[in-house]
Amino acid sequence: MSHMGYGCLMAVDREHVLRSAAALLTRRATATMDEVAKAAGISRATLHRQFAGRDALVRALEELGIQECEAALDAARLDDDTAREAVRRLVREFESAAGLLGFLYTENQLFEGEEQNAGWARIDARIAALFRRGQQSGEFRIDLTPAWLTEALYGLFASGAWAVSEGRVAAKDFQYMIVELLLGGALRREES
Amino acid sequence: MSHMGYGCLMAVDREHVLRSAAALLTRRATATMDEVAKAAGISRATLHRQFAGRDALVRALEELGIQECEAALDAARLDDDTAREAVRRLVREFESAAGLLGFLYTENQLFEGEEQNAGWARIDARIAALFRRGQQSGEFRIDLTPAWLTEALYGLFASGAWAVSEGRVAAKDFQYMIVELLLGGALRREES
DNA sequence: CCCGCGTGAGACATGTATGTCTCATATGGG
DNA sequence: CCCATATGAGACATACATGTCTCACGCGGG
Repeated sequence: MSHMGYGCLMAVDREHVLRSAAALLTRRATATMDEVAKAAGISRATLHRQFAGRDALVRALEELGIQECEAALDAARLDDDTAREAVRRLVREFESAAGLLGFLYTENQLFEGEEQNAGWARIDARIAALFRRGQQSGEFRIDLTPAWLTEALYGLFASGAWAVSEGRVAAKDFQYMIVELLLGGALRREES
Repeated sequence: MSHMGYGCLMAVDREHVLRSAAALLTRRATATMDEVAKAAGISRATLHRQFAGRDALVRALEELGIQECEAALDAARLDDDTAREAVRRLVREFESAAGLLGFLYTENQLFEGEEQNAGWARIDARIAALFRRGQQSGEFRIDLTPAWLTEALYGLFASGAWAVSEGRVAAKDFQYMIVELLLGGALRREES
């Protein structure tokens, strides 16, 4: 009876394992597969049955991160309103994914050799397009390239998440600090 | 004749090894001790004679990074001029150290357990003091805390260095992009 | 010329994370 | 009630970086 594929009793749900792994690896990027398994409340054997290895797990987390980003981008409705309002929504929607993103961001530097997942290029393109729209509408400065503004946003997310986890910035100020610094730099001077 | 301590033939010079290691680890944070040795043009044995282990090497690199930062801070003369000019000088002086800083920044997250080197706190304090001076002089906004501005500067350095190494930003624009984005956010609106 | 010192090369042991396997168990469905 | 299936526990081999050691070589000084 292999026709069911999913349903049935299906003990561990992949989703929960991924969430636990994301939460743990966000804090300790070097956590062991054993620790990941414990964090998810399953045995290392079962973890390994679902993800062929640490590599596969990280790739799956990457997929998850990409999905969350694209969902956040959808929810932020980047084409509506003024560009700066869209940026605010973007930061708001991204906050919950900031931790995972930070992990993947540094983890990607270790994949150096291989080509990176095409999903990131799509996400980069959507965010860069938002900044470009803002430039064309006259809201944003044109001397800072959309590509750089995109990278800078990532960097601010990373340091923001880090600062919060270190207690140097209050969690409730996370969005405000990032948006205000980024927009203040991206908006033209004669801005409200 | 142990009274010389340094001079003599003293084959490998510690400085050169550190520089090579910094250059390599900046690109590939997971490089092997063997690769580090090869990059420095010495054998693993000799490398190990100078630095008791990978840990010791990273600590030494941390010391080097701290020294470079403090030298950059001195050279930037943070107390002179307007705060924004001081920030420009700061970014300029920091550029050459950006790669090493990026490596140490992510590496520090792995030390999570142990207390971090007091040097970083000193550096943080000096930079935060600059932002605070700018706030008190009325140049900078007061709704973004000095601590956050400091962290944000680190984040922008990291993403800037990364973007340059990935070819998304031209190396010659590195300083400009960072300074303009940061200052645009830190300066009050009615700014030149 | 000989000796000492630092180096390079490599063998060897170690620790650790990982991948793989087996087996007992429990749970749920037929 | 019995069986299938997935899980948990643990043993086991492997790969790899690391730490340690020995030994031969070369260079410079006495």
